[in-house]
Amino acid sequence: MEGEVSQCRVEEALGIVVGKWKPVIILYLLHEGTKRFSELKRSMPGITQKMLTKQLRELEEEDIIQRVVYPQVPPKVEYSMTDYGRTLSPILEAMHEWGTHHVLHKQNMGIVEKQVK
Amino acid sequence: MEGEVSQCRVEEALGIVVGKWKPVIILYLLHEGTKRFSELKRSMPGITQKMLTKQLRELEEEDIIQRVVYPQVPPKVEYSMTDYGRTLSPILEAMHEWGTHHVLHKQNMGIVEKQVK
DNA sequence: TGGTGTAGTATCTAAAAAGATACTGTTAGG
DNA sequence: CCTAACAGTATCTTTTTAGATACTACACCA
Repeated sequence: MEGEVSQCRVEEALGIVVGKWKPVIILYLLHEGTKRFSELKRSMPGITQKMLTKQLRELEEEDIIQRVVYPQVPPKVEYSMTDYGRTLSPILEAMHEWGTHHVLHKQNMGIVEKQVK
Repeated sequence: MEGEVSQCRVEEALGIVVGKWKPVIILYLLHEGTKRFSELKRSMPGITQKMLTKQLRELEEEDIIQRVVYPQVPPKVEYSMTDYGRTLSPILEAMHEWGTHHVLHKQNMGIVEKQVK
């Protein structure tokens, strides 16, 4: 009742999307559809297999992505967004857009500082 | 050109909003307007002064919040959102709303699992 | 027979984020 | 003179996150 911040559900959404790789994975699957493990890995230079596996497992756990294993050798595993996962799209796109503006905003602030000095 | 994820600006927005306390601070200032340090601290039970100071400085650095010092004793320092900071509002609100649904979604998945077992 | 591609594990290490605790200076009030 | 309120700093430790590296099984191909 008295100015206390409670029941902040931002963390719920944030927890799913944060990390160096999760937003990249989600945006990639949103835009490119179904992809297999090796394709994901190739599209993210710098990520280790361990990291990729971990991120994918966590997203699967939260019902954001779907993992389909084909029982064949060499193995084939496909990943795609769930319908539920796709509901994250507006948030991700909004952040992407805001981020793009923010880069410019920081540049402008830099110029202003220099002029004032 | 070939399925590589580049120029992902989500991180820019994410970097500003992540952390255990930043979303709480931002939503509080968005909803309650100008607040002083002690009011912020009181509204966030569990945060240490060091943490609060650090988060506020980082948000100020990014031009999300404004810090006004009144030269008096005992000191008085007021924090409020900048116009620019307020542009984060739709993202935060969207995440809050999504998070609220997500809590329910997880509950439903839990029930389904139990029924299947 | 040896190498390649696939989708991973298993260990260990480094770096980043968060938390605990103690400390500062100033002034008003009792 | 002692204490509380305010808005912080300064150190130190713990926890979390990320990265490096090496390893697995199996089939196909030359």
